[in-house]
Amino acid sequence: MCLSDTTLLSLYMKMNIREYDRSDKRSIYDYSKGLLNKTLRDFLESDEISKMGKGKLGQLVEEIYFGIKNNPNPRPDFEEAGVELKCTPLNTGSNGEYLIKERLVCNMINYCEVVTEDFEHSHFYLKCQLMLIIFYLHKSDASPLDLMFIFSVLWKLEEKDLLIIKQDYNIIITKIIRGEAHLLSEGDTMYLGACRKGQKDDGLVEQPNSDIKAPKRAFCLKMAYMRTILDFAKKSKYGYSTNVQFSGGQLVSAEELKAKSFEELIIGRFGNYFGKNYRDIAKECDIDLSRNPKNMFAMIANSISANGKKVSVNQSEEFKKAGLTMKTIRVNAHGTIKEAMSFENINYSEVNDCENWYDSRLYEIFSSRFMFVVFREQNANKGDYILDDAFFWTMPQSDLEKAEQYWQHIKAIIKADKIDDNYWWKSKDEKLFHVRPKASKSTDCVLSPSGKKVKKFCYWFNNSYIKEIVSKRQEIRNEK
DNA sequence: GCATGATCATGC
DNA sequence: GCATGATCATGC
Repeated sequence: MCLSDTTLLSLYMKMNIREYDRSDKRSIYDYSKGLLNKTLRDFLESDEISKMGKGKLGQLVEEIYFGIKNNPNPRPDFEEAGVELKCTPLNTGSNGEYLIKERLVCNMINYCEVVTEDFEHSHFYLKCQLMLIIFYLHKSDASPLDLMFIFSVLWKLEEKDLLIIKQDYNIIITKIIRGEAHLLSEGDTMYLGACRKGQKDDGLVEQPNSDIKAPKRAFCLKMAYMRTILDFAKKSKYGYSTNVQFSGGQLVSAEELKAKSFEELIIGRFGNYFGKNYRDIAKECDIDLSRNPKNMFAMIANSISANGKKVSVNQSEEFKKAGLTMKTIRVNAHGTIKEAMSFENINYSEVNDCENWYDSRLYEIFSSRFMFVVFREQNANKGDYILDDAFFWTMPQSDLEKAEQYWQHIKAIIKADKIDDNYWWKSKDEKLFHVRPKASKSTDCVLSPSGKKVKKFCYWFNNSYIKEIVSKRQEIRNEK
């Protein structure tokens, strides 16, 4: 507890003025709106402020604003209403827009205990199905009393989300049972992650079925999932929804998820098409190639993944919430990769203003999970590609370290005001990644941080790096 | 034959 | 009108 009993008593008396029904989720939500555009200091008398102990923001909001005591139970904070209260920070981006700062940490993983808990008895499931998520603006070194609240959302984990989260949970538990707690990674799962928790030198802990000690981890809702909640908060006037409709369409149904994992379902849809020529697949899928669209291989892969539905896979609910991206790869008959792989344009001011690699947009892109669809040419220079493979992939940690150097180099060039073809990492440098133009015309320019008109460039994977990814995948396939 | 710079079709 | 997901086209 953070506050003295007399302070709490005076706060409870104030609660009677600002009343809400703690057994009613709607009432709790409506009451939470009173926090927005305010700080906790606004709800304290000056003599109370001096009595404040140190506390975490979430705990202080519970005590000062809602008048409830912190609850370490495996039950939600507002028990009768089944609502768990979460406070989570936002950053402001270079355009002034709000960005998610952190994954939402739910509860610590005790490796030795968790292996005996099935999902339905897990702390996460018992606590977090319905959350009142209050977003505040992060300010380094500020007192928790001076943090400004921005959005309040009542977020329910719907049936489909819970099915995917249950699959995530089981992936994590299975790894721990195998004695591989030290190998856990957020890249393993879709919505629910096992994130590092605690300082670097914070000691390792024991795990079952292995003598190797593992870093402490907690269950969390991953960054991409939090971004979709924030998108909802930005768009919705009220943020009260226990059933959010997702505009991008859905790839799989709850019924399907009861039988198979999400990845199995999507990859399974490719089954009948493997080994077929792309033109034949296009005919079967009713895709018009007569105008030679530049993204025709992506159109084909999209149609198969979406089971023929008019849904853009990369905009679908599941891909958005999991931060997944589908990309196509073409392998030439002699084994080289037809084209390098492009990503977003470099937002020069974003890179210029971003101090920490882990907060950068490039880290966000490269650390997310990909689905690669591979087409392979049968005869050299004939362009007779067949559908060869489809698989999910996450960049290994060692390559992410090289990506940081890539990002630092880009940043240095922007800082030096030398945004130009001559200075970037080139494909020839063989450093996994390079920078190349991407624009509608070479005269299609943007302003640099220094106010100069400069060309648009984007992030690229080298052909040779894609080749490495494909051959490693090939080894795994051959083992099976 | 590949690296590099340039550009395009689609879909929101 | 622009972002996305790519491919095209040239010259070394």
